[in-house]
Amino acid sequence: MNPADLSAALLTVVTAISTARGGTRELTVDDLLLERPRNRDHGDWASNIAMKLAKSLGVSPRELADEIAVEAAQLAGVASVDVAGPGFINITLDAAAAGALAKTIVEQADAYGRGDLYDGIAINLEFVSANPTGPIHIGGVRWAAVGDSLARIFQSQGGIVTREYYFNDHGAQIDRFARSLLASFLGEPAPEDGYGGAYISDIAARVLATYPGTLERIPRAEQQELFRAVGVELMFGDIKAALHEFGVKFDVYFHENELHESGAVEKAIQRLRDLGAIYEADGATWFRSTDYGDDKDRVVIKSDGEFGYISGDLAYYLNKRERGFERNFIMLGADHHGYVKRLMAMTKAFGDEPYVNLELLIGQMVNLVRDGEPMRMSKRAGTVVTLEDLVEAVGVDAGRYALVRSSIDSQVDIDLDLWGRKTNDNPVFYVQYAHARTHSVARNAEASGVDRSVFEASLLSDETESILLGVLAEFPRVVRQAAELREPHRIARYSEQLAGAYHRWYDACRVTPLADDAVDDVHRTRLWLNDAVGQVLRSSLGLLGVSAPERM
RNA sequence: GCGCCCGUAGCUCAGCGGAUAGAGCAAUUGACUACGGAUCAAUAGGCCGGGGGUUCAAAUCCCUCCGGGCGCACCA
Repeated sequence: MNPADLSAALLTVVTAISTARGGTRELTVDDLLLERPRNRDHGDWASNIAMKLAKSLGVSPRELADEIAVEAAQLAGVASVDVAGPGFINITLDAAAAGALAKTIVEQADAYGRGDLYDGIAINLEFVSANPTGPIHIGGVRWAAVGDSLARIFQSQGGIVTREYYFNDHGAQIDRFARSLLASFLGEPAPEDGYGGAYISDIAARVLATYPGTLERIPRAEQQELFRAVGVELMFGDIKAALHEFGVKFDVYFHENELHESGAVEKAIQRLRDLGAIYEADGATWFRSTDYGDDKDRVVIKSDGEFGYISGDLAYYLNKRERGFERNFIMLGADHHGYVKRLMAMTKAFGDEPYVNLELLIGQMVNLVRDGEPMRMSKRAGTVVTLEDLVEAVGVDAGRYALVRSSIDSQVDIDLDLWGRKTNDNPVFYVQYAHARTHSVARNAEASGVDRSVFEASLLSDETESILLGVLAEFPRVVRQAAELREPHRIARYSEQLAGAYHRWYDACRVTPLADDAVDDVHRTRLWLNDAVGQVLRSSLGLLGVSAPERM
């Protein structure tokens, strides 16, 4: 018996009672979502439906709850129903009904926890998208971890997901990068608006190595062009390699240049013009975005004839829509939150629905802390903290877990000293160890002659087993909620909760009999529960892109 | 001035309008001749930034004030 079954059964009970009392509102399973009471004395599942309906039915919550409780107690698998407090209906399942879940999970394996929220829907996730003018800084790394996890979560809800990296190779920043490389090569100081740091001289040296001996003889403009073309390729290769090492694989690397060369940008502007959303002023061409909710209008063609920044975004969005993506996500840092309104205005102007066809996710800043001090970063000074630095300091698993564990709405401090520890006080190990332990327990059990020939759910009657089963039952809903709210950190928190419940169960209940004892059905049945926990921990860590080792 | 995010235990952070607000770390005290002690048990630690409001019910929603971060270009 999982909570979805119970909700459905309860729905028929409550609907009948409501109708009999003259209720007119049509109820759905969403009205009957059950919650896990914090206090074990309040049963396995609790419903607040009586408090919600009482007023409209002209009856007191307690009275209504009592009436529902009587009927609910008759449902299959329900051991008892109590009414408590202002009108909570607390349901306790019998051990067999609750325990059956363990076998279900093992049999469903990877399918347990999947849902159909985004079945068959084409979803584009654009994230990282750091310009190839330097290594990926820590803000981009946050999205590498969170975006990839979100992709996995959407996939588990049936979504057809494309991970996309927008490669901005068309702007002035690339010119600055090229001039910085050239300056390094010529032994000049970095340009005022350029980039510094060891990686610049490194890239410059590598560019030089590709054209040995000839560089000095060509004109400066050609030198700069060479540094631009080769330097960007090298930098981009480094970025791809770092992401790959981090376990993030993009399906599409989209080049902004493509939009300009294909004329897509002109076409996008023309489309706005046809919609009457374009006007000329002060020698520039403007998108009247204020008509669609923006704070101010935006320049699409500057008075010098160059395209404004938003022009590329217009074309890029239309391109994604033409490629068939119904839902498009762009993940940006807190310093880009001002983009939300203008891009939503664009969405609306094109006849799409803001916040549905296009969503912007804004992640707050990440600070890395070392020796108790935040590490100050400056791109100009070259003191960026990069993806490679993070991986080197704490490893891929801890790095990803640390970044995905907190809500993107919160600024986070990541203590490299803490997360770098290969010891117990590192949260990722708590979960990974729990997974490794499920395998260790299974190995020992099998070696002691415990097999899976019997599953008798009613034998899972210990209190720690009841709690553990309750946590396992929540997994599908947690995944669905993580998808709906675009919040992968919920999976991480859940995995810690499950790991804790498992460790406590391990402490209380043996799967392998003691030396002199015989193997019985309790051991066999517990082995199923052990395997079920291993499965769900593996699935959870999988959704986070963190490995689930069988031994540590 | 306007906008977005945050303010919860000593620290880093969870918390879907519900019951006695949680986890990890740090602190104190216990538990290995028993499946891995990378674990578990217990103790201690909170005007949920302040003040109003909505609600049967507010850490959660609304208003306001205070504090912090980040933005408000014909830059990208």
